[in-house]
Amino acid sequence: MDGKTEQSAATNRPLRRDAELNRRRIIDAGREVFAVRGLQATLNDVAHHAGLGVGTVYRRFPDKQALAEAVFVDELDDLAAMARRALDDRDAFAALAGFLRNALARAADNRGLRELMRLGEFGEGGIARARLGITAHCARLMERARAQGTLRDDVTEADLAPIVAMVDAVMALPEERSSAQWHRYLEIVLDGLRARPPRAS
Amino acid sequence: MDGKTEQSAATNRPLRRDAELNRRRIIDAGREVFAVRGLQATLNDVAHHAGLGVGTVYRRFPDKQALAEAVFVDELDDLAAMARRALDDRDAFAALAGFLRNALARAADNRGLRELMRLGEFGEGGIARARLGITAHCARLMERARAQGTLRDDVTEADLAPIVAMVDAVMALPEERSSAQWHRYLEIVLDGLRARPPRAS
DNA sequence: CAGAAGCGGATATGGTGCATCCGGTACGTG
DNA sequence: CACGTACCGGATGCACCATATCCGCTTCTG
Repeated sequence: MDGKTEQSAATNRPLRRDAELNRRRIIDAGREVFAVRGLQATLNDVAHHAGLGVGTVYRRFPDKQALAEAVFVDELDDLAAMARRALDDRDAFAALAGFLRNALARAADNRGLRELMRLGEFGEGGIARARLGITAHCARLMERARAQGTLRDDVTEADLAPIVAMVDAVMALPEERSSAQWHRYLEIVLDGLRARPPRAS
Repeated sequence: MDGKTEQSAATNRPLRRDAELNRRRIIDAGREVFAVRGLQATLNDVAHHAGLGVGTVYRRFPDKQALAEAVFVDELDDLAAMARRALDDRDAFAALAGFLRNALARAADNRGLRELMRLGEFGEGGIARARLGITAHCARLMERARAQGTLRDDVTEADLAPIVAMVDAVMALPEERSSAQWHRYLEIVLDGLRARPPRAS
């Protein structure tokens, strides 16, 4: 998007055609590798997976963080926009629940993205910005849902991290069966956060 | 207890008095270090924390696994016994819930123990045995609770790992506040697993 | 007091990730 | 087509880390 974190911000000359192509290849490879191996994957891994030399990768992205930024900002901005749109919904709780379902569904098959959601650090680039946006929107949603009497009133923004962490933990389980069951557990937790409504069953 | 995993099983001569004392020191240090730093702590760490040389530790325990065994078998056997006792309870669901509350409370301030509960591997020593016992007892409890109509009938033994993983994830959160909230989340999850009873509230 | 048992911790070993450097390749402009 | 330049490759050096050993010295015990 901005190229701020790649290379030196000064050299803004357009890349040679083949170089640009390789840049794309690197980002694509990064997306795939980070998705399955997580952020601890090596830039060497990425290079190899892209069918390129290590040097090529390091020339374009000074370190792993820069590449991760290029790979994940779009995705995270997307989630942030999603959270933003959720604010338009009348029913704040439903909107929050919907957002969590969608966001976590994206994270489900992307280990790197999950790690990014958890890690509080990770620089101050677009990723941190997007994360802040997401949590801010969610905080507003929770506030409203509380006001609307659909969210338990002892549930606050501080509960967001635990919720995500829990579902993430299920997704990270080694057993195939278990990790596919995250939907169930998300629903259980959401149910637990819901203010006890007049229940009929 | 058995000394099976320490040293060579052959040399079963009693230790010199000071050596035995140091062995205790090592185990105690191991307990403390593993509790706060987790199983990834180094035997060097443990030695240093015990105020002993590295060699002393390696002489007594060939590797980290052996020490971890010595440190944690008792604890795990204890949990297994606890699970066993839970089987005596009339109300299977309540017994299961109680066991989980107690067991997880012990794990809360012991990172090493938590890792041990998660890791499916970890040899075939007393630890694996205790783990198997625990899960077996829990499986029986769940089976009964299902039969008693207090546990949702789509909940099986396979849900045990996810439950533990979720609570563990909350306990592992960096924020002080969040990690202290694991009780709440355990209750939420337990509530979600409970078969919908005729609720009066 | 002799000699066996135990101790300490500097150090060798092997493994891992990161990042560079430079001889060679491919582009694209004149 | 030819030449300069941007770019590529990946072997290689570096730094760090946990593990495990070895052997001169100390402490115990009979």
